[in-house]
Amino acid sequence: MLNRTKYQNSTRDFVYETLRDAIVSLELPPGATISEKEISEELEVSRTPVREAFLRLTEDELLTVLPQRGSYISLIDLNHVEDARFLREQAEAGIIRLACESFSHSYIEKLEKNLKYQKFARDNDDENELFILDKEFHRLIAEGAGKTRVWEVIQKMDTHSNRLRKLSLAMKLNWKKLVDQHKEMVAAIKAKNPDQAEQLMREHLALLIYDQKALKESYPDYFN
Amino acid sequence: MLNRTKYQNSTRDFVYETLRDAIVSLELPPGATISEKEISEELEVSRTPVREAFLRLTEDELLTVLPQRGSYISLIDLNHVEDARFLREQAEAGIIRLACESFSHSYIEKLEKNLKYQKFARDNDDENELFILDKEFHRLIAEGAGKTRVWEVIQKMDTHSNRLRKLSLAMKLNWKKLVDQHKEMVAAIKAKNPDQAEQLMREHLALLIYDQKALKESYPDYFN
DNA sequence: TCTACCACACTACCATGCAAGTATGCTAGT
DNA sequence: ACTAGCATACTTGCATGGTAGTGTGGTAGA
Repeated sequence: MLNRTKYQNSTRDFVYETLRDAIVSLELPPGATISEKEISEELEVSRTPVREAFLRLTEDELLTVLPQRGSYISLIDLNHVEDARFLREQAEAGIIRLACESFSHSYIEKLEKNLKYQKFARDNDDENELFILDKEFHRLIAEGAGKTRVWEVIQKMDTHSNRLRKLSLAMKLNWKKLVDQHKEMVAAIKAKNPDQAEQLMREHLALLIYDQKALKESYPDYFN
Repeated sequence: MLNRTKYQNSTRDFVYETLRDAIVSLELPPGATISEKEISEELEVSRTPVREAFLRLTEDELLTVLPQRGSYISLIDLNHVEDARFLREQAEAGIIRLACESFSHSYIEKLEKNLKYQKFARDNDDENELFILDKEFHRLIAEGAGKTRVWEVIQKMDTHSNRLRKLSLAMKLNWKKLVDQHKEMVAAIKAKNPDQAEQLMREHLALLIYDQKALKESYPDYFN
């Protein structure tokens, strides 16, 4: 677990972020039981901020609390994953249409710079870096279209998918296609062609429908 | 304020729902200051569940907490309102397309029954009932399309708009058009015409861009 | 009269104790 | 040996006291 001093923020945020990262990274796997007391001792804080972090995690549907019985890391619900993906597809389809209308030159440049790094990371099989660049790519489009807040809301819903993504080792196979799609999207935005841009975005996000069946068979305890 | 005994749930939920209703109904107006102690005394509970309710309200962006200084009801941010409307438009556009593919006969019947009541309420100038029926209409489409959860997420983001709606007395003028649009949407779903249905939904939700400028001038203290 | 400073009254944050419900394992009775 | 029941050790929910930071009003000094 991380050290508290890294955070200038409240103890509550420290506990929340620590647990959230541990859950999304599967360090705390779905189904694992944790208690307020246990965490408060591990992180050397009192039960109050832990309890408040638990509440937020419950709202994020990352933690399930059974009163007077115990708490456990929520199992991955593939229906929730698909709902989040669906909402993300609708939102980003609308956002990229806006981008075709309103994108400034400086954001085009930012996207192209990001693309260069994506290609470099792809050629070096640097999956972690590609994951970060992919996230940044989508964030840039939203920011350039003036919809940063919408993107953040979507991100928050997407934590379940992030756990699934972590589980998926087969992702690597998609990276080439993914970078190519990004490239085409930038071209569509530059050409101010909203129909094509939307189409590309929808196809792109459909890729996120991983081989869920196989994952569920490999890790049956992680799903419900 | 409501009586606690109405709730079988936790004290925390009682406080949260009580405050949430008070905020959305503008009983607690934007900018009003409240404190944990004050609310705990009014509702006759301890500070802990109040504090936990405050946390949830902060996540909903209905409450702003300044550590060691105080808390106040968040001002209405028109940018947030538009972001929520935008996301809702994208989501419901996608949902109604799904509805055109997958709607069962029983849901068509539910929509038509709802429509009848809408017409009745409109002819009787019953705005409150129309508000409820409108909400139910959209919920039914989402439910019939298998996207109930997506609809609920959107609803949660929509609290800012709800406050604005409460403020808007001019809404009545739109009711006739609104019911007509609903009627056309049902027809498009029955005809399984997704393009037309989506178009109708987008026009419909664009109506929610109220006369914000006038409202902001009438209630300058409520906005930021 | 004006200003600098300090005491005080507030706030939210965190620590901790108690209450109430639940699961579990041991013991006593058959 | 087996089972019913109780003591006990958990859990989270709620109450409350202390802490540290912030704003304010009054007072003392110029």
